[in-house]
Amino acid sequence: MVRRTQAERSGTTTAQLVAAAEELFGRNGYAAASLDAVAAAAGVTKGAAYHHFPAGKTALFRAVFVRHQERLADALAEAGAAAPDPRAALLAGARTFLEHCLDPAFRRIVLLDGPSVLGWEEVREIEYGYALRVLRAAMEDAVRADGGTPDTALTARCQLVFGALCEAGMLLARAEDPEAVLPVVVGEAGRLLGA
Amino acid sequence: MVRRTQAERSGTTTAQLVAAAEELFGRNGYAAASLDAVAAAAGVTKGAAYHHFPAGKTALFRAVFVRHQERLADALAEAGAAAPDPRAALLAGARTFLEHCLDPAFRRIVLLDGPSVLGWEEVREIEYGYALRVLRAAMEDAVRADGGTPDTALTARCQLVFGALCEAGMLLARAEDPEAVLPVVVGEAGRLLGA
DNA sequence: TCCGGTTGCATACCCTCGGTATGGAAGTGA
DNA sequence: TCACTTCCATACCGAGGGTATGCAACCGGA
Repeated sequence: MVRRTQAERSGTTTAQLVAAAEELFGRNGYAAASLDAVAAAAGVTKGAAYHHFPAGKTALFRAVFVRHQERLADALAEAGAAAPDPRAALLAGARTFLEHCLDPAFRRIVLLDGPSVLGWEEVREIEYGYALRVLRAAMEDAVRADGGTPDTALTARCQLVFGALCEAGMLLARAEDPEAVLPVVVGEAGRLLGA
Repeated sequence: MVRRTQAERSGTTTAQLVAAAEELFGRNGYAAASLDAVAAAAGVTKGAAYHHFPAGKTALFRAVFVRHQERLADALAEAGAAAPDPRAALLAGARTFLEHCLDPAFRRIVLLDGPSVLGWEEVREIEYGYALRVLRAAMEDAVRADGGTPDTALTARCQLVFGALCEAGMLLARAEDPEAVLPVVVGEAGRLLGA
């Protein structure tokens, strides 16, 4: 191995750590995956994990959670940009979110373990920087396109819609044929968005 | 202590166990409360806990979860029966649910830890026997009162509304003055129910 | 190029906690 | 009274999160 800079060493190990954590947390859940197992899967030991994530296991989980949010927000922004009008953008975003929910790892991390491990408050705070920000902006656009003016209750409404979408995602995953049920759920979501 | 029958001994200890578990799980969450602590708070030891709940800690949590559901379902039924018409019953039920969400222990057990500990599937299965059953019946009544006929999508719609209500409950708790925000959230929930 | 200081990480250890095994006391039916 | 079951405490085990220590790899200046 050639001489590597500290930033390189640190960067690769943290990346491997987060990747391994995403894999194990996503597969069996937060509680079932031990830190030793995550570190071993990353090719290091627990010492390295605590060096880069002094706050411990929850900090590692938080990094994984943020990673999922980043990918989701990117996909949402892309879907919204491709839509012809604000209302279509909303529906496309809902569909994109539900498609992400088809991934068991996404559901485990974002919908199931997230609130329990990080607390509801922190989870929503993080999401306000990613998916929820996109959703809120899309709803504002839709309201303006309908000739209305965004009011203070819009934030609450945005959040309720988000809750419904999360539930829809879980419902979708429970179905025996998710692909077939997706249009139905998207339709119901669209009905809710007509408020 | 006079001579007590086995059923009495068993009944009192399980009741104390569940009561202590409800207290500790509700206060600090499932992971933070150890089984030893719960048993000690109930005045017994871990041996008694495993005797009455062979499946261990999760079984005890499940009992606490079901207890909360029973109380909630009772309150919902009561609120619905007192309402003049199906639509008012729906709104009253939503309000009742949100009032329950003002209790931090309820939020921890039912909304936060429940899905993570028991799994989303089992949680919703239990809730279908309590709160979700009441909600669904109320929505059917409301649809019929509007001259419509309940269709297959009603189950999905019921679930989406429930998701929105859960999110509303958390949102409500986060507010600095929950009592003042309650009407606003109830109004938004009513808007969603108008679908 | 050398060399104190810092960073990256492994090894060894402690402690809490969920779960199991065992023994004995309290109740039960005959 | 006496076998038998139920109830529950005590003692123990292993896994896992977190900490302490020590060494090797980098860094920055003389």
